[in-house]
Amino acid sequence: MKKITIKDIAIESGVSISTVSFVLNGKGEKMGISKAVIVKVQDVAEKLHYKPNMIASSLRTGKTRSIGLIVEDISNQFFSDLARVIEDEAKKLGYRVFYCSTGDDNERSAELIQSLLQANVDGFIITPTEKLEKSIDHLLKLKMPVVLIDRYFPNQNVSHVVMDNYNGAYVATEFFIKKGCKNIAVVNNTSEMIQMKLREKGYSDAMKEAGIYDETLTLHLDYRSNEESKIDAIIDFFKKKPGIDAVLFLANYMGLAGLQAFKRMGLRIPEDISIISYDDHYSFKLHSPSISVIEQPIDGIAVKAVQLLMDQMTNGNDFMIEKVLEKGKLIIRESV
Amino acid sequence: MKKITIKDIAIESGVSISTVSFVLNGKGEKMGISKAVIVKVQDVAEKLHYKPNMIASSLRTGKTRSIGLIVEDISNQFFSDLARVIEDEAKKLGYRVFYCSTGDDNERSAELIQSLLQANVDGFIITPTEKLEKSIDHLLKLKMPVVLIDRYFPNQNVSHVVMDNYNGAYVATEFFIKKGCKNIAVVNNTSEMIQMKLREKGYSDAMKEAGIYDETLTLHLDYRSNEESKIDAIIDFFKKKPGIDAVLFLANYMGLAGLQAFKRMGLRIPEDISIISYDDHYSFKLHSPSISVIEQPIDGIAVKAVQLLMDQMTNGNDFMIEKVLEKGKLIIRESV
DNA sequence: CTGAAAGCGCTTACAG
DNA sequence: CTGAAAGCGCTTACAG
Repeated sequence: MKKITIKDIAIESGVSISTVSFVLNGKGEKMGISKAVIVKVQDVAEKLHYKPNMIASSLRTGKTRSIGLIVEDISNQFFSDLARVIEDEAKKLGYRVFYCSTGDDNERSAELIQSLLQANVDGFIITPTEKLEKSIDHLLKLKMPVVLIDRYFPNQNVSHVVMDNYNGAYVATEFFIKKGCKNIAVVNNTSEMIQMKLREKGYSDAMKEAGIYDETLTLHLDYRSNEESKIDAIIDFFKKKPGIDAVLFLANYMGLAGLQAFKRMGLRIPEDISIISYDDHYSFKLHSPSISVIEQPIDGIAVKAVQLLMDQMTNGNDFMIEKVLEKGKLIIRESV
Repeated sequence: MKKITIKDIAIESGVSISTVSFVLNGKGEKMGISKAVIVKVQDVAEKLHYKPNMIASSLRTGKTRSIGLIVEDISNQFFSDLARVIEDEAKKLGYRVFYCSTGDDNERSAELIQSLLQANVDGFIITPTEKLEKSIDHLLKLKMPVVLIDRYFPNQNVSHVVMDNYNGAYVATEFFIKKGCKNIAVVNNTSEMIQMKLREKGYSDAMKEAGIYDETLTLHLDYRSNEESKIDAIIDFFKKKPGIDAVLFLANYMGLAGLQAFKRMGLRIPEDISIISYDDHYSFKLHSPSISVIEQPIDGIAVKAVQLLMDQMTNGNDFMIEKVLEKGKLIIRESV
């Protein structure tokens, strides 16, 4: 069960290994190799069950046909859905995807970039952490293809694909207001990242326009705290603010913590409190009552990100920086 | 920003590349290289920020320090948890993990094995599909290190690590009986795989011992059907059998479908029906009432599987076939 | 104690 | 139209 190499095919077909390589890479015609030889070589390759050794080819070309995908947390359904679509898209184009989670840890993120760099990935798709701007700059300096998703740095000139975070929160808040909610709270995390800031701004602008903005209705949860601490913080907050009749959660893990908090407090949804959360999740559909969400345009983001990355990888330096905004979608269920 | 190679280090340190290679691979002492040279080489490597090129080293050694992990469905929390622990364990030992999902599709599984083989992984951890026995045999013939998890083929001599499926279902059924349930149903899928058969046998043996086994209380769901069809099938079944007072779901996705079915039917848990499901899931904890489960010994399975695989990878043919059974744990919540 | 050299399996510029 | 040869960056058996 010896490994078949192009050398074996060359010997069997009675041609040189160069000819075999050209034929197998589809460059036969371009190199003016005769039809007969092309067919012969292909037949022999098939007969011997030849499988190209990607490692050897990578060593020679410096390309691995792989892309590195860095997300915040692959066990969060939003990111795992994103990863799945990206992987499918990449596979269509003959690329493999390596994925890893940052856990929102800057140091870990920088390390992951290093190790993917060392694995010789051909390009990066990254959901950056707060202080990753410098590491991204480093990639740009190396002329590495990079596309950011979900978030970006306003002052850095890199292609990115994100949802329209401002709009999603604005529309959801507006929906609460139309339904007659008066004391609408928002639960955000302590991150300084642009996507969270924009979501919060979408909320506060909608509230201000309705003339009912109250800054004490905003709760910021520490991202790094565990779920129990988040639940406790939410319970604390809502006990101090009994008048709240609606709440917008700016990410699914906060919404999930919120549901547990309300369960413990005995609050009924939507009678006592209305809920909308960012990012859909299986538990939101299953919950009684089911929870309304702002669904991310996951397919749109994934497909566009891969496309932009491919442009960079194939066109070398000759590509444009593109900044793409995909619209989210408010899905109304029973929680409002 | 040129790539640093061992050649650069050799020149800078004034020694040969062989010496550099020995030192960097920790074989300096063994090869009798002087302390002074070792230190010198290490310093230079550090100074130049040398990063070994894994591709070149793989081509030469035939090893990639990577393992292929094939699971049924990485978006199922049981498998993603398993994957995370396996990845952590492997990383500790300097191994990378490539993972992929079979979707319980035999052909796809066989393809995945082929493509991982082509990626030159050093070993496999696999949750096999029904007809994968031959592909596994093929790996064994190639002397590829293989460990199966979650399930196995009774007549095939391969190391595997699985939970004690029989015991988990037996204990859960016994628990229902002790609680006074009389008409206890079980929901399984149509798979012929050993782990599902054993779970069902655990249930039926417990029922028989209590003298209350009734074969019409068993429902088999088509694995390949989508969630809606599963929900419909469950509703159908329970409408025809109104006397059922408890149900054991033999995998989390069936339990989740069951919860949606009962929600639509207006059945109250546990007043109208008691529930226990295999495999814990976030939604089971969040659900009102929270759902009792048979938790898989995920850490135990993952750690043991990696350990067995490492034994095979390092000891060549000199390893033992090990068949390991890890006990699950019945977690009582509010649904019984 | 250390170095020169072969070779892993490919790709591709060059020669004819 | 096709082949001989260099080289990607390593590892390691061999020689001294």
